[in-house]
Amino acid sequence: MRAELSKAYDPSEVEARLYAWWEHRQLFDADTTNEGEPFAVMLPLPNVTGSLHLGHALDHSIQDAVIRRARMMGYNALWQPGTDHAGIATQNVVERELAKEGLSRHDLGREAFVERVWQWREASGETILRQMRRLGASCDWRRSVFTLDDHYVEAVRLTFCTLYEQGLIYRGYRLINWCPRDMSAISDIEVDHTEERGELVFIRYPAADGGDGVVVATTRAETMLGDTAVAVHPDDERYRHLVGSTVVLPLLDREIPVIADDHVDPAFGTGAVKVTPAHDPNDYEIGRRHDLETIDVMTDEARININGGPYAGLDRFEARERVKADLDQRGLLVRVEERTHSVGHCSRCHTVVEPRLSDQWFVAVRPLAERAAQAVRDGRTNFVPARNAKGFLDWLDNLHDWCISRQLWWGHRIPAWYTEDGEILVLREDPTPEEVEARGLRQDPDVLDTWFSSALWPFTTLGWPEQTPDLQTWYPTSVLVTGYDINTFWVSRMMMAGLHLLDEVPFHTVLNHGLVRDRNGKKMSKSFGNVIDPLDLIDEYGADALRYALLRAAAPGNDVPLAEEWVKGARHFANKLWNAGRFVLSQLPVDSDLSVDVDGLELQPEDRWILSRLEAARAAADEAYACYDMARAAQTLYHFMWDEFCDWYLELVKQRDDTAMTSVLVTVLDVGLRLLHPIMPFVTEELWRTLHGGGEVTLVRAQWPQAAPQRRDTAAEAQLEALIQAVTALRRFRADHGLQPAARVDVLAVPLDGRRDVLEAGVDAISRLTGVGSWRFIDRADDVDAHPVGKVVTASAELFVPLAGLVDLDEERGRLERELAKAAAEVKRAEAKLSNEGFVAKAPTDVVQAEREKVADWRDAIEKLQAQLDELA
RNA sequence: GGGCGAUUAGCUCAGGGGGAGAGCGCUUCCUUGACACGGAAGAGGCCAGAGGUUCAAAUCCUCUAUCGCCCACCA
Repeated sequence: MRAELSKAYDPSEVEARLYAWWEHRQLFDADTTNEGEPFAVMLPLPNVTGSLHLGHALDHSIQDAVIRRARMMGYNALWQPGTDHAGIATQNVVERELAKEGLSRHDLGREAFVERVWQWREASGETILRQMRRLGASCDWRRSVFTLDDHYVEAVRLTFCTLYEQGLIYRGYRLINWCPRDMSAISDIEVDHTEERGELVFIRYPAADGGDGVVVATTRAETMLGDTAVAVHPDDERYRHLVGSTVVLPLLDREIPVIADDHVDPAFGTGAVKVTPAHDPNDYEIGRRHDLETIDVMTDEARININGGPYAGLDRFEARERVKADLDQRGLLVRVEERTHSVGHCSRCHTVVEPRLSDQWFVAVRPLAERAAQAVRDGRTNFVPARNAKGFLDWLDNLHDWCISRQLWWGHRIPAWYTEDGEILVLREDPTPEEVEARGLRQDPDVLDTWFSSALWPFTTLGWPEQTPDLQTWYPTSVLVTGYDINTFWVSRMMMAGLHLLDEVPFHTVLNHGLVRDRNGKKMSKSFGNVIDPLDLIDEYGADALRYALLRAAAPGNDVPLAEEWVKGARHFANKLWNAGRFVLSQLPVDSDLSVDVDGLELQPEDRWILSRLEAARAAADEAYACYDMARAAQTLYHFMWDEFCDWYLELVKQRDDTAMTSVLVTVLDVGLRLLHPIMPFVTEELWRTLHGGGEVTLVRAQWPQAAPQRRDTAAEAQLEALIQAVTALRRFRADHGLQPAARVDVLAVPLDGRRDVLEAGVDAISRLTGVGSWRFIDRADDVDAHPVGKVVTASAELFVPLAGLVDLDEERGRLERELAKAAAEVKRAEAKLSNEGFVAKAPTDVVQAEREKVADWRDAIEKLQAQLDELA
């Protein structure tokens, strides 16, 4: 027995029940012993601090569609979930919690603070994974991994040690990006640059011998405190006489040399530049080339330090103003120009970043980046869309060494110890207390960049460094789905780590999607107030509706605009499917046999038509899925199910009651639900299970529809198009004449060649769909015996409708005249084309022939319309 | 400064060398037995601009404009 379905689809009840059932049945669990080719998708590990936002909802909807289809296709499909400890982000969250209690992490001390973060994670850390279930995500939850799990920590440590031993990780005193609020180094890509208004300050540095010296220009006047040279271009005639001489650094009265360096642009500012090797990347390079002294003038908090003399203790921006004022007072501030320039901000907290010399750990990325780039160039890893590979390669080709140490407490501790005499020991195993005691060892206090550990995600989740069956089965993984904004942060690092450590790419395909934006294409952000919570949308419209609304716009690489009413529209589609399902179920005899082979039955033209259209939709949707074009798959299936199946086929067969019809209904619904399941898992599963009698059956592991080319039937498609045109034309006739719904029209039909059969077969349906009172076939237009008469010309027939008592004859004349004008315009257009000698000579013959036929057809139509008009006159 | 993308119906977007498409919105009509979360019929676009290639350009090429995004050591 099949269950009764409610009149309207109720997502909340269905979703909660089905998800619990799926999980209970362990339908998402992947096992190496399962049959099928391995297929793996790694969830882009969400931050443990995160809660589900629309960006996740898009990302997860795409992945779920990919993995569900793979599962149905018989792959041994694994979707690996987990969370990232997310160093700075999580530490900040817990520090804010502490601040409410009036405490800082320093009040607790390192050990207690880290313990506190763990407690926080236990309590509220993985909400996002729970929220993913609301969306229908079919991850193998048993396998969930956290990047600070013991095993993961060991893998990270092994990686660090290996790279160190290979000379690919080193400790260096270098210029890095320093965030004075987070009090940590950050890597280049964690710095966001914004254009800001600022000042270009011109300062005179007098010559040591009492001469005028030079004027330099700077946007950061306070950095002059750390200047150790002035540089000019070697070919600059204006300054050639000064090269090698000495000028006096104002305010601190330090003598510094004037040097010549190619880097200086003579056209910028005065053509002379102050050189601060400790606080500017360019100056740092100049300093290295000329062996200049480096003077760090700032503290960790970005205040001026002791090297800044009288300015020590001032915040850098206060110092900037004071320096300018003091220079002005001494007559050394030549002028100040307004200027917009690019300022780097910490991507995490937006504090202005300070370039600063510091002892940090670095990865020598060159050899790693080359392998990653080569893998993309070889096609071992492909980007979808392909254009995204270019930016990725450009970035890899110009990569600087990666600063991986962070001055934080939450994260993977760097396994390095320092002896009292400064020797560095990088150890695979912690030293014993005795060793620590004996050599006075002190562990490096820093932790690793979060991305260093997430670089290992595709294989450490599978058991690496052990050669586990999981690793052997699913590595390399299949598709990595992520926003293009993460390609540099994460994708590149996984590529480098995977190729270096396992000698294989971590994934064959990188599927990029865009950002979710609001209806106006604006980025969603709290400050704009246009953020929508996906859970609210799910509550209101259902998970399937949200998924459909996101995926129908998710062409690879493109941003996805979303507005609430679009989700609402998607809910209508879910409801449409639901009711189509209800209708099909209502037509089935109780306990009917669903295994009837529809292709072996005696089928009506509309049956062959819808099966042909089904096969066309299947092929198109499947191809779209295969290219990861979820938007095209979604829209193809929407149109098939709604416009063709519901609007035409269901309407056409309502009066029928035969096995062919019920079998076709079941077949189309069954296949349609399978095809839509990756996009709308809940409503499809509920209907499909009901259709198949419930119990243990599930669409989650049902077979993906196979190609059925024998169902393509162009003759049936042409026939049904003719019928549809007849219906549409009669409906339009009624609308044009403002006929009441109850008014019946009588039809005299002259079928065109080869169309009589389909019209005869469809008379009942046409009549029902267009309010026909009586229908009679006649052989020739001359046989029409009722006058005046209106005529409807279609591709399958000329239909005559006696007008007496039905319509206003003046209006009918007007209508005919409009149609005549339209037909004349068509003839004119086609004839113009045909009168072009080039067209006739060079265009393909079938194109020319088609154009000639159009002219003939429209001429014919004009003739007949004119006859009509004459009759009414 | 370099790169990439976009510019098509009121809005958001597909399409792509031979008669302009979808969803939503809008207009009119319809509570017809799956669905008013529905049905039917419509209105609405010189496909950003200028050149070029072609028998034929919304579509290919070049340039321009505007917008967006990435990258860059723009003192």
